[in-house]
Amino acid sequence: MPPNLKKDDKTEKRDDILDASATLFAQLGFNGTSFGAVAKAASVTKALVQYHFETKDCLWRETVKHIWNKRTEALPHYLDADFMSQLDDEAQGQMIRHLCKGLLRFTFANPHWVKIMYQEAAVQSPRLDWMIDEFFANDFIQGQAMIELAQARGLLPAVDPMNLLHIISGAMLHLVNVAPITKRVLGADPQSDEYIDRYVDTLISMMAINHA
Amino acid sequence: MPPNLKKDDKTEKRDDILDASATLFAQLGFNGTSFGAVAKAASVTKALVQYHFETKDCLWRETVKHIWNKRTEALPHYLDADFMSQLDDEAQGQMIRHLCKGLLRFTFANPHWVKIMYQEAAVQSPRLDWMIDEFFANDFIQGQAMIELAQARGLLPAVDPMNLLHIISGAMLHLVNVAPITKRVLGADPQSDEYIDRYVDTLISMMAINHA
DNA sequence: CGCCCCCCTATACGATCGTATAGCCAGTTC
DNA sequence: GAACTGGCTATACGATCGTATAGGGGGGCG
Repeated sequence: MPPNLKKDDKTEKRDDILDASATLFAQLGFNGTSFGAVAKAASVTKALVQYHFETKDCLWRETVKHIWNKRTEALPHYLDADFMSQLDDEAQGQMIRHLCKGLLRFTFANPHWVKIMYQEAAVQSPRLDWMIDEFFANDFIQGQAMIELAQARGLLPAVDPMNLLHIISGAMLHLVNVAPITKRVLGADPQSDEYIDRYVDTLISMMAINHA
Repeated sequence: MPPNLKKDDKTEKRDDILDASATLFAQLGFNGTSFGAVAKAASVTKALVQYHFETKDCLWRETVKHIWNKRTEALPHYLDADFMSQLDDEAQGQMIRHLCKGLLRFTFANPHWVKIMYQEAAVQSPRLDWMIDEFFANDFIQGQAMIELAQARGLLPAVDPMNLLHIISGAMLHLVNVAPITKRVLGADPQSDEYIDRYVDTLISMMAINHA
């Protein structure tokens, strides 16, 4: 074994396992993912997976944490800095458009958290309870605050903020979730920039915004 | 054994199995559902399940067919007959509202097909291909036709029909899918009539419709 | 040098998975 | 009444599941 790696390799292999399990959990769900499959996908031993994560539930929780960490560190990269810089002139009207497109591109690039959310939300379970306390409760608060901020600036229609949050996020996430179906039925790839642009343009133009 | 049942019992037990497997497949997914669990849920022997459905894939396909049959037979019940009866006066403006609320109530009452759709859409697989050819391709066509019909009557904004279909259905299905989360975070039950009414009212009022 | 700690491996346990086969029994047919 | 059919059961196979345990081997510290 090469001696130039000692402390780095520890977390390195652990992260390899988490990357592999993230993909498997997102695609196949909790029950469809096994220690053996994760080990094979990460090119490590099955026993090593269980060494780092004693239980399957433990592996699942750490995987979800890992996914959410990557989400919070990757999200700002898709929402460029002009989010707050150009809040004076008519470019303000384009802010929501840019925001939606960035969110959509981000979700297409990082769909793991959405897949897992929809899978675990199907039935009430201790895993769902854990995700709610750990992530979703906060997401609701921040999402509603963002909606209300946009409404105060006249960028979104003045309707119930929580309902509007669900409508918009539902419209966005649905496009990502049924993308494989859409691609096969329509022949067009919803993940492409052109499709995203048209989709968001449709969403913006159908909303009644008081252009004050 | 009671002699008054001979031919009825055949399909009766088969349907019991399909009802049970529908719930399990919707909640736990393909990998999370087993012959044994289905048998226990249907109060029959595991061997009987395999007798009626030779393979697990066969059981899954028949279950999805069963779910879709119940969908097509239950859907008109939620969309009352005034769908076409009152298409002249101002009640026309309420048509989309009634339609959305009926669809939402129906989806909350029959969420199995949505859960399965979202689970199988996560990754490309022969099961997803089968569902697309069997159901989704048709759903896309009918959905788009319905949108275009409503647009022609000025009931929906004149934007891209397929995008609008995804936006509206996404907003509706998302409410159903994250209902367990919403219920726990907000304390309100999205399945209740009051919540549905407010949600649809928000959706309608935020859309820019040319009131000709 | 010797000890311990930590990453990692080898191997095995009981349970459950999907699948396969042989057979029981009521009812129909000839 | 003998032969047959179809709904259903009992039982078993190999594979894989999640989990558990004992040990190897190299670096850090005394």
